[in-house]
Amino acid sequence: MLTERQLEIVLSVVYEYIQTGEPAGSRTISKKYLRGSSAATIRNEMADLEDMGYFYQPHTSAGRLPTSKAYRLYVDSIMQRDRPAPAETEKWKREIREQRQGIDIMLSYVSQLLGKATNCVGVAALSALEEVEIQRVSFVRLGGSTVLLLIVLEGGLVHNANIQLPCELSQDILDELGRKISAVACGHPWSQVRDALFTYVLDGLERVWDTCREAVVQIDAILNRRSSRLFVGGARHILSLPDFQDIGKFQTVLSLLEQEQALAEMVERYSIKQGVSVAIGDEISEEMMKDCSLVLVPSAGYGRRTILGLIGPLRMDYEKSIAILEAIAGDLDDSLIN
Amino acid sequence: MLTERQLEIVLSVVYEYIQTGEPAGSRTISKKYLRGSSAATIRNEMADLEDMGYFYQPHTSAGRLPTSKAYRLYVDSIMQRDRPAPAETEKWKREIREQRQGIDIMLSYVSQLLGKATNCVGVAALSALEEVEIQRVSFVRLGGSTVLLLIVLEGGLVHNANIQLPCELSQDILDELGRKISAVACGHPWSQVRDALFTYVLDGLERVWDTCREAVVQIDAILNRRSSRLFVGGARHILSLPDFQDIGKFQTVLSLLEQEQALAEMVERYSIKQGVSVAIGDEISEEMMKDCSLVLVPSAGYGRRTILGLIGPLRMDYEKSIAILEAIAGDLDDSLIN
DNA sequence: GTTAGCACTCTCCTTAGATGAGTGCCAACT
DNA sequence: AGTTGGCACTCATCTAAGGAGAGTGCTAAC
Repeated sequence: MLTERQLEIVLSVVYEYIQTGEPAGSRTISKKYLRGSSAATIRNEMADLEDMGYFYQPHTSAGRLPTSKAYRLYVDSIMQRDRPAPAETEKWKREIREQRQGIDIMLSYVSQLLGKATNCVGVAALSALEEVEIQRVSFVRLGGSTVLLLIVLEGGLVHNANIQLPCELSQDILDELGRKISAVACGHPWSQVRDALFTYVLDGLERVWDTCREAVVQIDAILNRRSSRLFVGGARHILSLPDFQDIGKFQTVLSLLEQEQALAEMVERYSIKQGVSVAIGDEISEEMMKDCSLVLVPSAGYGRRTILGLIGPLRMDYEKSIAILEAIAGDLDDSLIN
Repeated sequence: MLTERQLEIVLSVVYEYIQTGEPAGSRTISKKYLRGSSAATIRNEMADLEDMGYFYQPHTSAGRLPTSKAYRLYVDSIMQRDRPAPAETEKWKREIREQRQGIDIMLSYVSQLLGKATNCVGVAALSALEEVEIQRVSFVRLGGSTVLLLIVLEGGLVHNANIQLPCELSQDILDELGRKISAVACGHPWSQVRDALFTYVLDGLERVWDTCREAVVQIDAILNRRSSRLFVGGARHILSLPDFQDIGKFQTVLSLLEQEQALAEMVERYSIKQGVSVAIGDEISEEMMKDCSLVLVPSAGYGRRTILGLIGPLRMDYEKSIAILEAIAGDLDDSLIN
């Protein structure tokens, strides 16, 4: 549907705009990218391409700006090519390896690193935690009928929540309860043991069956409610970009960044099983992202539940960003397996 | 050293600037605040006050802007007065009470609430955690010699970190170790039991004494390294303020907000034992805060270790902000004691 | 010590003209 | 039919100039 030349023009306009930040005119494209065709020819093609929805003009006498349809073409063409790993890969790997104090600290660090390296907002998410193996469940009495529920997942990710049980239990009974649940759940993801535990009669705890059942209900609630964890880092970097000099645009993005839940859902929705996925501007259902692109890559770390991502301007340097994202995702794999 | 009238002028200029955001001129002050004196008189006084360091002029023919010295006077005068509790207090209390899932969730919510209510950045910090009573210490084997250390503090605040022990221990021995340490530490703050545990010989664990000792060292390291926890919320709000239309200023603040450690130290440094403390612009040693004020109030919740705060522009509405901050700090006290 | 008056300064807004990048279209060329 | 050069036209951006307005500093009189 697009001729070879038209495709070249679209890619050139996107590339030129990403590089310079200025709308690209027919003359520029003719001189810098398609020496064989004159500006007038390019001009005619560009008018056609505008009709086809690849470009738009901020005003009549300006050059063309790419629409998300054009970015899509550009990104797809990039994805075909091989990307050389960035030179800093080894350095990053070393730095990440130093963050050994725990998954959360490491992912928080990674999100910041991503932000710094790409001048975008870095995101690191753990998703579908109900699919991660459970390491231990325990309960700590806080006072009254309030109990702290601790769920340790494989790799040392800790979930905790204060819950209310229908009656007061002593710490001994709570320990017993924790042991029994752990015995069943340990080594399996919650989704597998969930049903078993709901019907499981806890030997020796028949007296407090109601309360035990409530505890299981609460575990389920927590793993469903907060089945992902999200880290965002380096929002300051995109403020330097010309694209976000408009305060309103940045405010929109910042509002989204402050909604952990919405962000986590978005990340999960647009990531794919394997490899890099890119969602561009109005391809994203979140209205707030209409001036941004979202680049995501799952990393093999943490039972394949880690997703790294970038949120940046439409005209981000996709090639560089994707290369960096892939490199850091690779570093993370190694670190988390350890 | 300041005459009654000079004081009035300083306070009027600050007040006027806070309300309008425009530099205040002698005529305005004369007409709106000091009807008894003519503009010319005010003008003379203002020139003196400028020499004394209370005002400065953005340019010769503009009105006067308050320096931090003037804001200081204004804030001090406000602190004398009674502040009526905001009408929303009850509503906030109810909303906070709904966040029962844990301390972290509650404080995160409170920081966002603070931000929304005041149009500043809300901050909620837990400080000096080595002074909070320990509820339980336990260890979970993650694989190899990597162990997850879990410290539960009074009220359900969880610290966790992956640590490396010099040799591999079975989960049973780790449980034993956790039990023994808990037995000593439970009910006391770390600072009190720290020394005892360092010299304590753990009965029945003599074989692995080195490893046990290392575990204690790690607990100490964690409670020292991360002896505070910080939540920041609502940064988006200050973007609407005219004071932060200048992207550079906002970027400076955002950079600071993204440095949890530095922020936590600052909060601890400028908060006082009891009551509201206000640090204004260059009174704060952090260069990045030179265009901001920091308002802090300790709340009685969580063993008096909770500090709530606001980061906003120099010309924030101190009276309103402080009233809101105090009200929400009060709400929190009740909620955390429960 | 206080006040009115006045000259002066400096920002901000508006207007107008010049500049330049880029387009759309037409006629001529291959 | 596709391509090209030429040309009129549009529109944002830049600059300069003039006027309005706010506010000051200073002086002389009260």
